Amino acid sequence: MGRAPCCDKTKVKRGPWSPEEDNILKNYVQQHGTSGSWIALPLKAGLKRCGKSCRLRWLNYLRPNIKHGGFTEEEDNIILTLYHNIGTRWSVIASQLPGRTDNDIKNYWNTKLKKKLSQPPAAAASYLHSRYDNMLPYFPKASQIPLPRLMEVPENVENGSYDHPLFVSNISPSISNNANGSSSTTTTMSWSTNGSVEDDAFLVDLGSELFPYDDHLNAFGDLYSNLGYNSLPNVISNVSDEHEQQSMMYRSLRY
DNA sequence: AAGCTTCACAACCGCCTCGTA
DNA sequence: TTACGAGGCGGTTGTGAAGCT
Repeated sequence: MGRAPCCDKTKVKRGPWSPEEDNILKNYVQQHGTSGSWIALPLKAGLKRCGKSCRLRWLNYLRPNIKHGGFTEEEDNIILTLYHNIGTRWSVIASQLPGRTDNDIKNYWNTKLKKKLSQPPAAAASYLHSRYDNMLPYFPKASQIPLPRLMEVPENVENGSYDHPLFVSNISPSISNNANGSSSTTTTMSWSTNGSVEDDAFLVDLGSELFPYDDHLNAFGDLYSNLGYNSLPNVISNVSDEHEQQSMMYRSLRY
């Protein structure tokens, strides 16, 4: 026996919303809010709709500051990167894109981005490089993974005496060939709190924010260019901790 | 112009989570 | 601790518009 439906579907209207229904719902929510119950709202507002349908209509279409269509390159970047990191958690992805809804992003992914990324490797690479040369690593706010940030070496730092920054001791990429002929690059970055300024280590500041913004990303780009790489990594795939030295793995775009 | 196919996106379905009694 | 209901979410479907033959 299945779960009881949230409303009597024989007594509620279904399908597309009319402008009149939109007005009723919009006016009611703006004046009274949801009163803590979407289920009870249609009755109070005078709508012959399921409460869930009202909630969805409001969240995805009627609430203020909703944006539809016209995704920017930056939004593409964020969606692609987060999808790579966390999969189909559309609500989390939407939380990083002001004005966008999970439904909108899901539709956009299913109709546009997914198709572009399923193109043959050469075409996909061309598309990615043309669109995402400035791809930046975004991560969900809930992530516990700190992002390293380059900083100037304070004068008083001597062999790890400074307790907050870390010393990057190694960045090593490795390329693996996939069965379908494409390849992927995995880069491991290692650091410790006991580095030395003199031994060509890089000093990074973990900072306190969990969500990286431009300053983090620019700094990380600097770090990479200093090492002779010309593309930014975009995915943190693993974090390990062994012998006081930590490693973070980044995987570059498939190409 | 008509019929068919593809695309875009709104809306629904049903499962899962969480708060509360 | 358990049961229940509402909200949240991701997957899927329905439908109108646009494009193609």
